[in-house]
Amino acid sequence: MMSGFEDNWGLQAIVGGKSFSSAISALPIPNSSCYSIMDHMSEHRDLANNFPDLFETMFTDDDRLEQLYKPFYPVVSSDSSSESITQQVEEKLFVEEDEKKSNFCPVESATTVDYVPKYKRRKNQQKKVVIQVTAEDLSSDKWAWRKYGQKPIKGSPYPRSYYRCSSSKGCLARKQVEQSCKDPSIFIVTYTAEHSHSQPTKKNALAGTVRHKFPNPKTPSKATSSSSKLVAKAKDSSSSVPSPLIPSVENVKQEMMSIEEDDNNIIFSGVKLDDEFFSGLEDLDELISELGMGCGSSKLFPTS
DNA sequence: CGGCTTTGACCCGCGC
DNA sequence: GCGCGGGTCAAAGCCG
Ligand SMILES: [Zn+2]
Repeated sequence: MMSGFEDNWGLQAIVGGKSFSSAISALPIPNSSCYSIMDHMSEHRDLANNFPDLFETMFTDDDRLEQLYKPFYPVVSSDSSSESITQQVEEKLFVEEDEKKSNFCPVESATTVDYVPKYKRRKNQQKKVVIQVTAEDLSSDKWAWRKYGQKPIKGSPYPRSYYRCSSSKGCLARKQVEQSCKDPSIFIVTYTAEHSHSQPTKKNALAGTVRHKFPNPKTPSKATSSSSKLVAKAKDSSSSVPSPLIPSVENVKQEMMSIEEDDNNIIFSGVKLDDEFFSGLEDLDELISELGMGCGSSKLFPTS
């Protein structure tokens, strides 16, 4: 507790970023005992998925991504003298394959609920991709995320937001957004897992919007316009009062490039067979549902 | 009316 | 064993 800011995010991140850059630039990795090209490919693929506009030039459809390895700076305006914006990418292969719901047996409603362990092992965290971006880049994320939590972080005045992919339930992709305590203009984004589906063709317009209008039933002597609006809205929606919404954070949604990457699947050696299979099923199901050709006989995937 | 945000409670790993 | 800190759940509210 006395070590209030021992975490010193900034320092750590910068150090990590430097090491990362050097490692990338010095490819092949000198001490590539643990890391492999495939791993870095996956990392970059994730990043490319998250920020396609930034990576589309780098990643076309070529498999030999290793040639393109170079320190990349997403937002860094070229004129920025200091490399304040660096990226740190670290991943940890998560070897242990726990049984999630991959072993989907025919769900018998009569049977007991199959208790799936909600809280999985968090010590050996899965693959994580940590990057540092600015607000503009933060809005350039093409995926649709749904916030499911927010907690204050020890040692940082800013809370950390937890997002989850809103495309499908089966997608395990997650995202954490935290504001750098040192530089408030920098956001530390942590991506965990990866999407088990392709980029959503229809971006959710609601995702990403920040609305901070806590209901606050008791108005504490600060008669704000929001409260009046709240009351009006809650009580009588018919009397729609033009609400003076506060231009706090506008989500700049740029048009999607609609880059239909051929999705050269990254096949890990043997692992993730079930997961891949599952994702395939899910994708197929999604496709079917989208096409609206859900044949009655296709009860193959009882995905509710 | 559906989906998203908000927010407190809950859970779990880990250090002491 | 207990407390802390981080990650997640789920009810309630908000918004298009
Ligand atoms: Zn997803």
